[in-house]
This record gives sequence, structure tokens and C-alpha cells, in this order.
Amino acid sequence: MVSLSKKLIKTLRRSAILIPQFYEPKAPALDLHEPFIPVSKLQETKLLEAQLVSILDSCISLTEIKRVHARIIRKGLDQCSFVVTKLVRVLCKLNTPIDTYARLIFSQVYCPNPFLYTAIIRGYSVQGPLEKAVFLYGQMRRDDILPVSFTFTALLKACTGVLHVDLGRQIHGQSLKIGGFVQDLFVGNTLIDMYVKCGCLDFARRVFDELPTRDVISFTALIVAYAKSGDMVAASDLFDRLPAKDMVAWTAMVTGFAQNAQPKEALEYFEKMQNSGVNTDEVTLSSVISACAQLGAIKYANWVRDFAERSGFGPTDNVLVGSALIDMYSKCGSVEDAFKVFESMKDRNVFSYSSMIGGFSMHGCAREAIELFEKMMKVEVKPNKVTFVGVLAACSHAGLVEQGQHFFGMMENGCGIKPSVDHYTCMIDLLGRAGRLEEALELIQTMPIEPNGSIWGALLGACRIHRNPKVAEIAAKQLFQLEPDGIGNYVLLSHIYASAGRWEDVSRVRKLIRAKRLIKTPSLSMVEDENGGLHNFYSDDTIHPESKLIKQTLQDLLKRLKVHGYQPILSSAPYDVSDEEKERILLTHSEKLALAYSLLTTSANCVIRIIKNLRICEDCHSVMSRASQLTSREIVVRDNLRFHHFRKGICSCGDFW
DNA sequence: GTAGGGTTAG
Repeated sequence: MVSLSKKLIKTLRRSAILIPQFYEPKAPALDLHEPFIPVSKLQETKLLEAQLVSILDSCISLTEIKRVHARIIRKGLDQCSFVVTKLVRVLCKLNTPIDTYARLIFSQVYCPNPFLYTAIIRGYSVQGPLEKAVFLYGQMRRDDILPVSFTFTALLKACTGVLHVDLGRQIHGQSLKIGGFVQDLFVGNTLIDMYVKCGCLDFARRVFDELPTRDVISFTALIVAYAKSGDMVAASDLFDRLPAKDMVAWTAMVTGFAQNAQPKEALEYFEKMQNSGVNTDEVTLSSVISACAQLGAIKYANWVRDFAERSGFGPTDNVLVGSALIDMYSKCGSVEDAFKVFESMKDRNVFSYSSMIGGFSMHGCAREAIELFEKMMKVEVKPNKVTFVGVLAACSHAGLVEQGQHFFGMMENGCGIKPSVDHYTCMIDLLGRAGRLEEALELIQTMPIEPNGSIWGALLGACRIHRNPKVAEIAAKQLFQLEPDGIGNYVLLSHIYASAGRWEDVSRVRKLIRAKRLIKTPSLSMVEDENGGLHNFYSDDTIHPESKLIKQTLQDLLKRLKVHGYQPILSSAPYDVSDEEKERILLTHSEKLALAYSLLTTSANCVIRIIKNLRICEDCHSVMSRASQLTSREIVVRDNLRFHHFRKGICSCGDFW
């Protein structure tokens, strides 16, 4: 027997040339008298293998692969796991169905090694079905072949894809049982990711804590998980412990804050990220842009847009940044700028279209939203569930009931999208706003989904517009059960009672609020000055240094408006007090203070942009509208629902909101 | 082979 060096044994194993004492052939039986291949021949074969692998790597079509496969057979290397594994991997990369070709090649190899098994397992993991990947794993174990760490990462990734946490746990168990794989950083990180994506944060944390070493990927996976669960304290804590923070880790923090409605913190972290010398890419920027969208300030909007352009991620060439910018400009009150971005983009995807349709919708441009939706269908960008929310909301705000019903019908039949509770909410809103409250109630009772708080909330909102305490009571009863601490619902019901003059019921609801110790969300209006500074106004605000002057300006304005026919809408003060007192209360509304401040401090050609945290009341709406005419100023108010553009006495919402 | 992304109604 020839004695082989360890290195040579390794080479032989790697190239899987069938040597009797290392491999147990199944069929056909090898001729044991066959002489060993001389070393020079081995080197030649190894060279040929490397050559074929390299050719396979550059294959971009199935025809090419088939040609190389024929060559592999001609050269007698069809039993070489090294080459065949590459062949299978390339087939998977081109997304050729495993069962049609790769599986056949695999079945013709007498002694597949763990890498070849893993290549097939990975193929099934990517393409599905998961069962076949697991079956292959079982076969591998029955053949007594030890898996490699990549076998586990492939299987775990497949479990992550279909959120099959039970199977994932079994594979976790296997990796522990077979020997130390869980300590492999790749397997450990994939396990963390699997548990995170399946919503088992505790398990993910346990794997993280038990890992002998952790890298930036382990940290980031967990940071993202905490951020997604809304726990930015835990996320920050981990981030602080992370010694080497890279772009992805920083981005995870910026995104976390942006997704948890902490836009200022998101921007702070972005600044720190830049100061630490880490690069920025399109993903970072998309989150920064989302944070700016939440701030709603044009100053930040323009700053981030310039920044994106300067860093080479301008909206023209970058669909991710472009789509985020469309949404941002819409939310900052400039649907015109949003549309400019949309038009400048070279490529548009479903995000770009959905953001633009949503932008038109929140600005009351129903016709534009519908036209864009129809154009989208023509250019073959498939709408998704969010697109439909946008287009249905557009119909709703414009009172286009039949058109909305048509689009709703299209969802399942034309686009294969099952309407979700969000879409039913849009339909309830559509019918409710149009005054068809009974129909809306009937839809709730007959729809195939269990109604949630949004559904009843939409109905209650419609009852406020149409002053219908009867239906409101039905909606409120459900809402108080589903959202017992939702202060807005109690307030809304009390307003509905107030507008019907049912003061006893009003006081009953107020008592309920007190008994539950709920605190009313204070009304807050923000306004941007010409330097981009933001000023906050609460109702009846006396904190602002210019408070007296602001109040005086407001009173002067209202006096002038009254000359032109303005009558205070007293029902907007839902209290059982005298008309004089109601008028005084109306004067304290935060958006009126913000308006007066802007009139006082900004130049005549400057658009006044006000952001309010609650819905604008009818009286303020009327004042804004008339003030836009009297002062020849353009006023944009963003309330918690949508935008109102007041120009020359007319609002873009058509007084229908 | 493992980590980060934009759009959602009352």
C-alpha cells in the first residue's frame, strides 16, 4: 500500500477521486485491482478541475452549462464532487428548477460529499419546497455524511423564508447534537436571524449570549430585532457595546429611530455616523429621508435632497432614494416637488408609484391619483396592497364611491390581492364620508374579516362628519372594547353628542374619560419660519415670547374676516357654554395661533406651512380659507389625516375631510 | 454562506 501524505489525502478527498480505502462506492463496484493514479496525473486532473470550475463560474445560460456538463462527462469528471458541486451551484444561481437537472446530476454521483449534498439542500432552500431540503438532509445523515456549517445556514435560511420556527428549532438542535456547529459564527448569526424574523426575540438573544465570539453581524441582527419591537433602549444599549460599528450597524440605528417615530434621534445618529467617518449609502439615506418626512419641515427636506445628490444617490438614478423623496415631499406639503422627483426618475417601481399615488391622495388630488394608478397598470408595474390603500383613500377623500368600489373589486379579480382589513377600512371610510352610514355598517357586518379598531374608527369618524349619534354609539361601543385607552374615540363621541346638543351624554363620556384616567392629547401646531426654525404652539398658548402680539394679530385678522362675512362656527367648541365663551375658546386653537405668528413674521410671498397633530376643526378650516383670500397668502395645513391647501379662499379638500 | 431600506386607512 502506498503511504499518502495528509495533504495529499485532503486533496484527494476534495477532488473526490474515488480511492477505495477512503470511499465506500455503492454502485457500480470499483475494480479494486485498478492501479492508483500517479501523482503527476493527479496534478493534471486538479488543473482541469480548476479550469472547469472557473468556466462554470462564468456561465450565464443553461445552454452554456449543458455544454460544460458534456465536457465534464467527456473528461471523466462526472464523479468529481468538487466539479459537480460547482455545476449544481451555478444551476441554482440561474434559478433552474432543482428537480429538472441538478437533482439528476446529483443522483448520478455514487458518493456525494457533504458539499454536493449541501448545494442541493441550498437549492431547495432557495427555491422550495422546504420539505425536500429537509429530506435531503435526512438522506445525508442516513448516508452517514457529516454536514458542514453551510448545510445548517442553508436550512435555517429556508426556515426563515417561510417563518417555520419549529423546524428551525429542530435544526438548531441538530447543529448542537452533531457537534459544535452552533459555535460557528455563520451558523450562530443565521440562527439569530431566524429567531428574529420568526419573532422569537428571546431565543435570538439566548443564541447571541451563548456565542463564544460575536461579530458586528451578530450585534446588528439583534439591534434590528430590538428596533423592530420598538425597544430602542435595548437597541442603543447593544449598539454602545459594539466595538467596531460599520455602515450597516449605524444604518440599523438610524432606521430604528425613524421607524419608531423618533425622527430627531434618527438625524442625530446620522450626524454621529458621519462624524465617525463611516460611509453612507442609499439604504442609510432612505431612512434619513423617512425621518425628514416625519419632521415635515421643508428645510430638512431640501437639505437631505442636496445631500443625496452630492453623495451620488440622486433620485434620477436611484429608485430607492427617489421613492423615499416622493413620500417626503408629499408629507412636507409639496406634492408639486414630489411629482417633480417622480418625473425625474429613470426607473420607477411599485414603491415609487405607491408613494406618488399616496401623495396625491393625501393632498386631495384624486384625479391625479387615479390617472397615475391607471398609467401604472399600463406600464406593467404590478400594484400591491399599499397602492390600493392609496387609490382607495383618494376616491374616499373626493367622494368617488362608485370608482372606489370598482378599484376594490379589481383587487382580487384583476390583481390577485386579497383585500385586507386596511382596504375594508378604506371602504368604510368611502361609504361613511359619502354619508352612506347604514351601508358602511352593513359592510362591516358582512365582510369576511373580523373588524378591528380602524374599521369602527372610520365609521365613528364618518358619524362625526354627518352628525349621526345613533350609528356613532354602535361604533363607539365596539371601539371602547377594542381600544379601551384610545382617548381620541371618547373625544370624538363627545363631540358627536355635543353637535347634537346632547349635553348630558357629553358629560357622561367626559366622566368616563376621567374615570379611566385618560389624558387628552394636547393640540399642537408647528410652523416653520423663513429660516427653517420650527415654532410650537399649544392651544391657548401664552408661553411664546410674542404671545400678546400674536393674540392681537389674530383678533385683528378675525375682525377683518368678519367684515367679509366670516361667522365663527360655534359647534367647533363642543362645550355647553355661552356663545361668547365658545367664540373665545375658538380663538385659542393652536393652528390659529400658528397662522397669526406666520402672518406676523413671514414675508408676503412665503407659503405658510402649519403642521397640526390633531384634526383641524371646521372653524379653523373656515378661517384659514378666508385668510388665504384676504391676505393673498398660500396656506398649507397638515393635520393628522391629510393636507389642506388654501389658495384664494378655496381648499384643496373641497371642504370634504 | 451570516446583519441595514423606501409606500398603509379612522
